[in-house]
Amino acid sequence: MPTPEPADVVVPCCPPLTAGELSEADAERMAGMFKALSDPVRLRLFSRIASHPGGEACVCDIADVGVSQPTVSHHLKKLREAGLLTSERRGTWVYYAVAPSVLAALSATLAPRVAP
Amino acid sequence: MPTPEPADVVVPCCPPLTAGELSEADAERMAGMFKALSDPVRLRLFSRIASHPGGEACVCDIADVGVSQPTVSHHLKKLREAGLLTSERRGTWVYYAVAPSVLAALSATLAPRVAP
DNA sequence: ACTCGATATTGATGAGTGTCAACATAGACG
DNA sequence: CGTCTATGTTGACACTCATCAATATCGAGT
Repeated sequence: MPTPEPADVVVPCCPPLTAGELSEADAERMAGMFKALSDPVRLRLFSRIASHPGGEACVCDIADVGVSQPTVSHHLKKLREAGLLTSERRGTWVYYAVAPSVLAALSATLAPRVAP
Repeated sequence: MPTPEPADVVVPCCPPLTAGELSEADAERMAGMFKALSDPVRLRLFSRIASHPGGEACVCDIADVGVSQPTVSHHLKKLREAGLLTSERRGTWVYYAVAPSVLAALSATLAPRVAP
């Protein structure tokens, strides 16, 4: 039976870009993640969450990025759908957190070759 | 006087996403790079170049990705304009190469926090 | 139950983007 | 010089996306 590892597993998303030809499926998956990070507002929201203690923050703490409230909600949804954030409602407020291991996976994907 | 380091310097592009609030300018710059990587065709072109010996490849060697030749040219231009690739004409053929240190910079930007 | 504050959803709109066919440019080679 | 091959550019079109106003939902208090 497969071991149900809960949270700290690097997603088998994508091989390093320098490792060889990317399959069409991998390219599609990676492009989705990069697309989620390809907007300045989303990057600022993400960095605010990632730099908060515990890698989590209430929407009310990060929402002042210069766009309207629906737009903030829209961007957070995109980041969540891309697998970069998770959200949890606690009473009145909703907390977004950086999805575990996603940063490591993306970072590894972009890691340069060690030996040419 | 500033030391003119030629090739192996990490571009002062952007701080790690987990380091703190991203400035608007940094967010804009990073978003541009991620946007360049947010297309499956561009990712496949980039990975083909990055995985070639020397991190460089002739267009003729990577052009068969399922889209027309003008589209390939268009995507390579985008990658070049984003600072991810460099191009050089050698006789009949044009060679694209991974821009030095860009991969390291982006990878470092996505690096997870070491100590929460 | 009613209200209020926080967040999400809907619908509309303008800007941006991926794609291709047609054409242009640039070396190489006869 | 003319032709052939490799690559870039232009213009057009369909499609996606970021944004906002308006509205909905959801908890908490009163």
